Amino acid sequence: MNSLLVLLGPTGVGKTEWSVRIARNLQCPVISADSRQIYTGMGIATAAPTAEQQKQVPHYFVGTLSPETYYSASEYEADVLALLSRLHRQHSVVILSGGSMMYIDAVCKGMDELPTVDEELRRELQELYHREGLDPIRRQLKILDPLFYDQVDLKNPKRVIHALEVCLMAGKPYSLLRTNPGRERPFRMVKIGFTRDREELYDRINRRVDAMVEEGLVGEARGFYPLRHLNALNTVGYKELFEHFDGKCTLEHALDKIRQHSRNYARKQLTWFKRDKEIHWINLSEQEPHVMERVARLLPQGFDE
RNA sequence: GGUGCCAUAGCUCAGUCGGUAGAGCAAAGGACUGAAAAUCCUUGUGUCCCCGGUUCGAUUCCUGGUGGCACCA
Repeated sequence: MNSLLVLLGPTGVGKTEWSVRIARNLQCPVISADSRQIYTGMGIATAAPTAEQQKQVPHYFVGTLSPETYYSASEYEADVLALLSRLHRQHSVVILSGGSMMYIDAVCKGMDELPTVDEELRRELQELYHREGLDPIRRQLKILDPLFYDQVDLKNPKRVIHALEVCLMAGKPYSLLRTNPGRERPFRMVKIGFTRDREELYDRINRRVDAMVEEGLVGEARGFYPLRHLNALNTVGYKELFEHFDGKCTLEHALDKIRQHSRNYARKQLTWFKRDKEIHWINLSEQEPHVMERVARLLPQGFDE
């Protein structure tokens, strides 16, 4: 049976570097599981695999999508599964590497089939929300889907609004569509999580921001400034610099915020990954993490060939 | 050198008419199924600068010290 080797971990831990090394060892391609590296022109802020790295190993879903295109975890799931069925004909092992929690789960566990929300409805509800707040939306949801109303975080606008959107699009309660599929996949999955001691991880994140600035982060952000309203640009590394361009803070303050928000993001990723009991963790802060040996033990078939 | 003001959570500060204290930010923990680098929730014990005095009791009042700021020389 074919395998998917999932390499995950918090931002700044060293996933990209290790996935390239492992991919070269296994002679296999890498699929990026990163909701921002997927967009064109965002290479510096997202620390995407470099041209050099991509020359060594074929990468997918890096810099291939216009920031103006609507995209979602569910579309990612479908796109990756289609790609995988092709790649697995040539490669018994394919690597999925990234830190976007929901994108990884979409591929590994699957998402429920929900209707696509049309733009007009989304706009209408946004307007209602901005005009009258969340209350009228909560009230409608309570009527259309009392079950989900009792479960949802009623203070979280995105959740509440989306639930109502789905109810209205589907013509039935959102909760009926949430069957939590846990889909069977036609390949074996092995998950390896990279981590580091907290202090070291944060230190790497802080220093990486300086490296990004040297590579031209500010210019990259400047180029996206006219598009700052797009969801794709609601990204750590840009949104803070947009504030600076708006004249709301100094450059140094913006860079401090980028460091801070990157650290917060890393912590959030660790929180999410913590509850996934399938992950085999490797702490790269250890003297001898024995990465290749451990990969080989978890995935014997990859090294047989 | 003199005078005045200040010293409380990692930071900025509030407060206790004397009964050992609380906001914002930071930080930590958590949630998460079609926007997810998004969005949202929870969590505040700290020699209240140090020595002494008054008091049943001092972070609070008083003497002295130390440090900072301002003004005057």
